Amino acid sequence: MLSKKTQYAFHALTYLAENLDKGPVLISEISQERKISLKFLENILLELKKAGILGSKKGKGGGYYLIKPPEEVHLARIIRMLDGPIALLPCVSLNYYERCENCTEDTCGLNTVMAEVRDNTLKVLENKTLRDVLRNN
Amino acid sequence: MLSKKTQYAFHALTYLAENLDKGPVLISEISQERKISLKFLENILLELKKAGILGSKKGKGGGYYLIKPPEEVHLARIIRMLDGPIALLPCVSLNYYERCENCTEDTCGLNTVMAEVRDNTLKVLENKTLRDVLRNN
DNA sequence: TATATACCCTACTAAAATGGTAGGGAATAT
DNA sequence: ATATTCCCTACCATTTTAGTAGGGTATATA
Repeated sequence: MLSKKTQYAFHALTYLAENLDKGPVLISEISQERKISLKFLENILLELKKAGILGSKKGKGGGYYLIKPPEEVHLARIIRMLDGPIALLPCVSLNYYERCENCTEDTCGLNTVMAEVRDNTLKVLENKTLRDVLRNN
Repeated sequence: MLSKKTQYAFHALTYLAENLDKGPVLISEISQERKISLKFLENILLELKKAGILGSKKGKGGGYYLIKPPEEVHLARIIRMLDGPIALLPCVSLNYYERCENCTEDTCGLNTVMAEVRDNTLKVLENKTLRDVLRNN
C-alpha cells in the first residue's frame, strides 16, 4: 500500500494541476481543500520541490506550483520518490535493487514471477501521468 | 515490498513443495536449508497451518507438510494472508476495502488507475502457484 | 525600510509495524 | 516413561509512519 505521504502528495499534485491558471497556490489552501494536516503537507511539498517536481515562491502572492505540465509527471516517479521501490522484492527492483541472500536469482522462480508483476505494474505507473488522474478531466 | 515474513513463507513453502516425497519436514531442517531464524519460522509455519495451507504432525517423524498440491496454492493467497492488501490504495482493495476519506471514488482518477494496477498484479499473482515458483522445476 | 506574508528547515514525538526471541505446554511415537 | 516435535503466549528492540513545534529566511509592498 502507498503511504499516507504519497497519497497526500497525489492529492496536492492533482489540486495544483487542476488549478494551473491560479499561479502559485498556498499550502494552507491545499491543506484545507484536500483535508491534509498543514504541517505534514508542508514537509511533503518541500520534498517534492527538492526533487524538482514543484517550484515555489515566497511572500505575498507566493505558494507552490507545478514546474512541468501535468502530462509530464509520471506516477511512478512520485511513488518511487516518496515510498521507494515499486517492486515486491528487492531483487527485482529496478531503482532500489538489492541482492537476496537466501536465493540465487537465476534458479529462483519467485524472482521471475515478481519481475513479471513489476513489469505489469510499471506498464501502468510509468505511462500514466498526473494528467490521467485529474478530477475534472 | 513484501515483508520478510512473507518472503520466508515462500521459501518454506517452496522447500516443502520440492520435498513432497519426504513426508513431514522438520521446522529445523527448513530453517537450516533456507537460512531462516528458527523461532521466527516456527511462528510463520504455525500461521500457515491455521490458515489451512499446511498440516503438521507432532513427535518423532513429525513436521510440516503441504495439505494441497503445489499447483493449488496461489501466490496471492499467501501474500494476502501474511501481508494484507495487494492493492496500492485501500479504496481499490478487493479483500481489505476501505473508503478513502478525502476523495469520492467515482470522480477520483487515481482510483481508476490504481484499480488497473491491481488488476494487472492479480492477473499474475492469482494465477501463479507454488508450482510455478519451484527451484528444480 | 518596516512589516506582513509565505515558504524553509531541523528537530522532536507518539504510535504502529517489523523482525525477531523466550520459555514453557501439549501431543505423539517408541 | 521419555524423547521428540509442534503449539502458544508474551515479550522485546528497532524502524517506519504520521504528524507537530517552532523558529529562520526570502519576498512583496506600502
